Amino acid sequence: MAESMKGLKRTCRCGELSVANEGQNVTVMGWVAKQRNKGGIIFVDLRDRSGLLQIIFEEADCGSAHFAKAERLRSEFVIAVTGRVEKRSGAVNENLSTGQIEVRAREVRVLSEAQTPPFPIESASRTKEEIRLKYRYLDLRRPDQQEKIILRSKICAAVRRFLTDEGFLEIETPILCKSTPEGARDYLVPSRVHPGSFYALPQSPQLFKQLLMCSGFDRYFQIAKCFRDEDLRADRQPEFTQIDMELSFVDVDDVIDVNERLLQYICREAVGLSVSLPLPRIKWIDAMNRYGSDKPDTRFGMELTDVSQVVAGCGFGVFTGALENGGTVRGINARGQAAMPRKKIDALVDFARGYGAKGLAYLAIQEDGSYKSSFAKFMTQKQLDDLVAAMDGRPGDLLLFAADQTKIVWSVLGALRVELGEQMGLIDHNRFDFLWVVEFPQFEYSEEEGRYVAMHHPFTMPMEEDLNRLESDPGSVRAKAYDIVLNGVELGGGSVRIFQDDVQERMFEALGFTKEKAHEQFGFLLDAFQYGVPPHAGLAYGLDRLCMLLTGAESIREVIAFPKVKDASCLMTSCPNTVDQKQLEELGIRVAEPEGSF
RNA sequence: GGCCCAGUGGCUCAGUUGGUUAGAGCGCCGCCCUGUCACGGCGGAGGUCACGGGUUCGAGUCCCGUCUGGGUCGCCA
Repeated sequence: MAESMKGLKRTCRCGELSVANEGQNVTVMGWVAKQRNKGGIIFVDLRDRSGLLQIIFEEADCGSAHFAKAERLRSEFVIAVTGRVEKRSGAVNENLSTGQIEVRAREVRVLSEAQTPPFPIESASRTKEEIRLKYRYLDLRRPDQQEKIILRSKICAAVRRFLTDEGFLEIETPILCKSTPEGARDYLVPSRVHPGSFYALPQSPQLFKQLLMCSGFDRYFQIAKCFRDEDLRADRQPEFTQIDMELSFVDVDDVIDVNERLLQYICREAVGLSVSLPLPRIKWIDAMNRYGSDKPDTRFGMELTDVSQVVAGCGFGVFTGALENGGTVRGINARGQAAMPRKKIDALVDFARGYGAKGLAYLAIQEDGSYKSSFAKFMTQKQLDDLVAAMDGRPGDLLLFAADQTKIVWSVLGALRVELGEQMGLIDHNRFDFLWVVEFPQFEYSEEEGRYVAMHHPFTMPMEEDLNRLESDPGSVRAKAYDIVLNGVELGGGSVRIFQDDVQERMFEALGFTKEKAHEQFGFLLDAFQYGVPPHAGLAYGLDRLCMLLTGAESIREVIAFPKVKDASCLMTSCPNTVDQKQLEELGIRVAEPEGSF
């Protein structure tokens, strides 16, 4: 029996009241978090998105009818209370921002009753995510979950404020787009009017924002929904949000400058974190050599060391074999871990295998200076000593080595470094280490396709000094591309774009595109470039990842109001779902019968 | 597609080498309580141990398969 709120107007939110409001008559509305009935006196904790407020009911103040209603209140009822703000005559609650006051109720209305929720509506929930996501609308009532969503809103507001002040225009781009098969898998939308034809949902607004530069908008941004039909991870959802931007008449440093200040502004406005500029930069090749990763976590050391020279010609076939095949041997030094039990080392070897290593060689330097190693018998004492010296090994250290193609060695040791950094407690979780990674390779060789593919995308400008090697040695060409990394997470990336059609043609050629294919896919962009195109560059952030890191969340699901689970379905709405035959017929789609049916 | 982890009342968990009637805390229901705020007191209800098969005299426990959720590799220009 819900009551009407007719004649009532909410005067403030629960958490907005303080001793400054003492004596005022207020009307508050919200959810019953807790009812404590002492017999002749009833306390109710009222909750809304601003916080908790204690309401006190006594029959002398509100009369028997309202007191009777207060007795019936249960968790999650939605109520309206009118009363007077008073200083508490009992003890104050130090844990509550409104802990010094309470509202003495004169009237209460039950606006909506509620069933007992399937899990407790409280911060620091221990409830399985599966259940929380099924009842996401209840999960989002929990204060710590609300904080994350509110912080996300603050971040978006800060982005809009900063970029608008910097002369950026917010412009929307289409959601129904043309499919471009390069890159991630597209989500496709069938066309009713063109049976057999499909739209694709955008993986990013990339081409449109470049066209906006051609149109002269100069500085564009958008908080853009993007879609990729790939497998999910803790930091990957099939639909996600980018802070996307593009600028005309700029080069790498201009983009980095405005974005550093943007990040500084967001951190200050949204979480009160001060970030000092300029942010450090590292070249891609240095990042790989030092950290084995193009998104290094620089909150701790334990850098990789290339020991290929040191072990060349030693008796250990795994090392020399890798070198003969054009690979390298590198190691990391896990300080003070020499006593690591064999079982744990074996677990690290398995971990390394997961990243493509055939094995992991180790050498523990005992406290007495002697070595315990998986490969000691293949090397002379001098060779071992040289290796230990190269690794700056001291008694108590555990040295771990990978030998393989350099790409695999980087990936194995890069992952191992992060894993050990976590295990050894080397990571200061209160730190926020931003880092620009610059001078990415232009191309990456794809074994699968047997050709070079763009590491970033085909419109990325090569560095001028490398342009002459575009045909002769594409693997050595560096791009005017940059990524912004925070605590080992790729937050965003971008590049200076090609705006000269001769360079663009050479690029397509290097990528194995025929002229026809390039025009079929990107003709509208290439055409636009015939009509006067400004030099331009841009960048896009993963907004979800930024929110995740700034809220300390462990997955981007926590900062997305209605996320999908691992198989890209939604536990609350049960999408995707099958649709009526009639809908399919309208779209000219025939669905194959499920296996096993006739 | 591969590998790893988890699934026991509404929630979070315990459950021994396989052995009577599967326990706890919170929540829920009823009664009582005028200063509580993790309120308190008394009483109560609530479980096909995710599902299917197998081993066994006997399975929450062991084996196989499936489902669900999570992590990760591949994938993500």
